[in-house]
Amino acid sequence: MKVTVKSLAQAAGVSRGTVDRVLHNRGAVKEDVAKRVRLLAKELGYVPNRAGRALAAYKTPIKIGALMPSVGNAFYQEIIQGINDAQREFQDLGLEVVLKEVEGFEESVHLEAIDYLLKKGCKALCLATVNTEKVRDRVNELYDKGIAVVLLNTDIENARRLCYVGSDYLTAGATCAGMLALTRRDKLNILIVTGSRNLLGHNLRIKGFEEELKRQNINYQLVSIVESFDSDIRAQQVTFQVLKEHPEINCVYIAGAAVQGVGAALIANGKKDIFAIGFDELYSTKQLVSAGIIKFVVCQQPTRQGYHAIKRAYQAVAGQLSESVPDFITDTIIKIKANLDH
Amino acid sequence: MKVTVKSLAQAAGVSRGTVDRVLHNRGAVKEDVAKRVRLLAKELGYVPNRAGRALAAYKTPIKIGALMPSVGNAFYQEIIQGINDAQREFQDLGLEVVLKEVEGFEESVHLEAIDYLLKKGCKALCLATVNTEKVRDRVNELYDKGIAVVLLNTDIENARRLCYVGSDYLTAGATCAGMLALTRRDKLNILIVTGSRNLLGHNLRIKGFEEELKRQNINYQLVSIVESFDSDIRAQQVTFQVLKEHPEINCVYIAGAAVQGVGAALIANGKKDIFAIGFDELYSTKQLVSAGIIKFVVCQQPTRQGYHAIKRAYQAVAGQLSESVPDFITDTIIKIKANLDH
DNA sequence: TTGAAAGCGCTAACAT
DNA sequence: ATGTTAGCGCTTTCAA
Repeated sequence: MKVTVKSLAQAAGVSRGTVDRVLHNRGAVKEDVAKRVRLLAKELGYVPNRAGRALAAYKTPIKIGALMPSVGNAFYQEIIQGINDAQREFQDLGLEVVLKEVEGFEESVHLEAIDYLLKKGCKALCLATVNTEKVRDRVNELYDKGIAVVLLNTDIENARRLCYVGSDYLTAGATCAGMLALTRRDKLNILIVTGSRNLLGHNLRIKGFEEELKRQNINYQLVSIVESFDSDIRAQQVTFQVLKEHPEINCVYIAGAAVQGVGAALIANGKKDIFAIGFDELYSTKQLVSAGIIKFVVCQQPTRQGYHAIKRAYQAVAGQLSESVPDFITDTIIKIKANLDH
Repeated sequence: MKVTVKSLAQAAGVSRGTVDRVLHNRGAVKEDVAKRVRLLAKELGYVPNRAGRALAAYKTPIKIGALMPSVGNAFYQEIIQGINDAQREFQDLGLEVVLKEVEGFEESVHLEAIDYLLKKGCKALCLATVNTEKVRDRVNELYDKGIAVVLLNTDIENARRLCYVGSDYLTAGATCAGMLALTRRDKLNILIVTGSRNLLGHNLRIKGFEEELKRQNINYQLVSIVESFDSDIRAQQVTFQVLKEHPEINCVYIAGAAVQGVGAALIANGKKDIFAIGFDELYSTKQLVSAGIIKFVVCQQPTRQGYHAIKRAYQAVAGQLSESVPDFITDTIIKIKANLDH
């Protein structure tokens, strides 16, 4: 038998309004009445009906805020694509998305953006933000206030949140190493080009990579690690320089963005037998894989990430979610020339 | 401005009841009135609201039928998992799924199952069925009757349908060849173990495989093709036999199911340097990849297939879909030891 | 052939 | 502090 607000009210001997107040902590209800309703709701297994909810709250939409450091960054456009998909799908269920795009990873900019979203009246937030102490504190604070926070694409260590939606960077790194194990028998002299040593995701990709190399007993040497700060120009310069200084390098592992810059350096360098690996299926990386400059990229389904982050946040606000929400980890997808999307 | 049945009715100068009758071809409406309403609906861009629809039709659920040849076949269980996910998600929007599980791929059994689903009152069908003439005719007939038909996991050539939801078998085959190109330099003597030469998917996997081998100028020879009929026992026997007769074989391409049987033959054979490739991430194939008997499997996200097939069918019945619905092609995912799910 | 009205589950505004 | 009511968009039934 289906449990509705009406039947719950009947069972508890109160009105529907009171049930609503109890279930959503709005308005004042005597504690013992509230307790009785809550108990009954749990016992009878009450689950709110989205259709009814959506219809009733049609003119007070569920506002969900999203923070993206997407300005001038093609990768985040893919996530935004997924956010838009979710918005379209759930709009007739009362969803409204407020998207705040910022440039870069500066802490103060991100904190300001969060404030902006809250001021806009968002009931839940999807954040692709930085792993710093102040941001973590802010997130914890929001969480304690009852605002559902979904961390998107990059997690924050030890933050209280609804869930994380994104890739498993450790596995992604390990997968690159596993592919090397499958394809190469000779000794590997590796250059790592990372985005920034301060970015959690990049570091995990390196950690997973090295762990798997060791686990599989690969004969390798780490020649150098350089930072590109996700700038293509810098990546090209620094990569070109190191390749010249170390002609023994036969493998380049690009842990961050700026794949295109590294590709340019590889082309300029001209050596044919360098095995290069990178991440993410952007226009530029697809070109490089197609041309054989990079042998494969490991991808993380950014569009699905955006879509599911919004969906989770919506479900949380709509009361569809149970106590503990598992993280949503996207697949670690190896793209070689043959299975690249066109 | 949002277009509702009410506003449409107002604009057309008729009652809401009449608009409903026109939009759903129920009851009789004078042709010129009907035409006016239809035109206006298109002009104003009317899209039915799921929430309202669900609420009103609460006791007449949208029944969607699913046909799965899943009896005794672990792979289809994954698809069913996705079907259940969709059912759970859309149940409070009025969805009800009728699942018909059958054994094997016999045409008459499948035709009977389709009849069963229709008799149950299904408004739309998701079919994982066989590519035969009679089934195609039946599907075409249903489609013309206005029943939304989603072909799931395997397409039917030249059938009229809402859309296909499943993997791109050609790309999947090509991906296996691409991985060989990446990993092997020596001459390949290949044994192909297919499920059945009558199954479209298996044939496409072989076609894509060979095309890509040629495209990449791989030095290879096709030693033999054998059929397992997706039986592990038969697969083991026939594979073991061929491997003994052809000790030069150094690559086994398993295009169908029965991966476990082939794995057993490889273990029994004992030769260490055979490079084996298969499809799909089942318990048995994961074991084989973990153990290194199979180097990788190419996967097709069966759970997503089940989920999206139901979702599409639901959306079609709920009137959310526009004229032409694109196919939903799942990713072609290479799973090596490092990115295998645990 | 068409119109009018009730009601699905929920929330917000109003009334007590 | 609690109850009552109207109405969201749609379908269905009853009435005309």
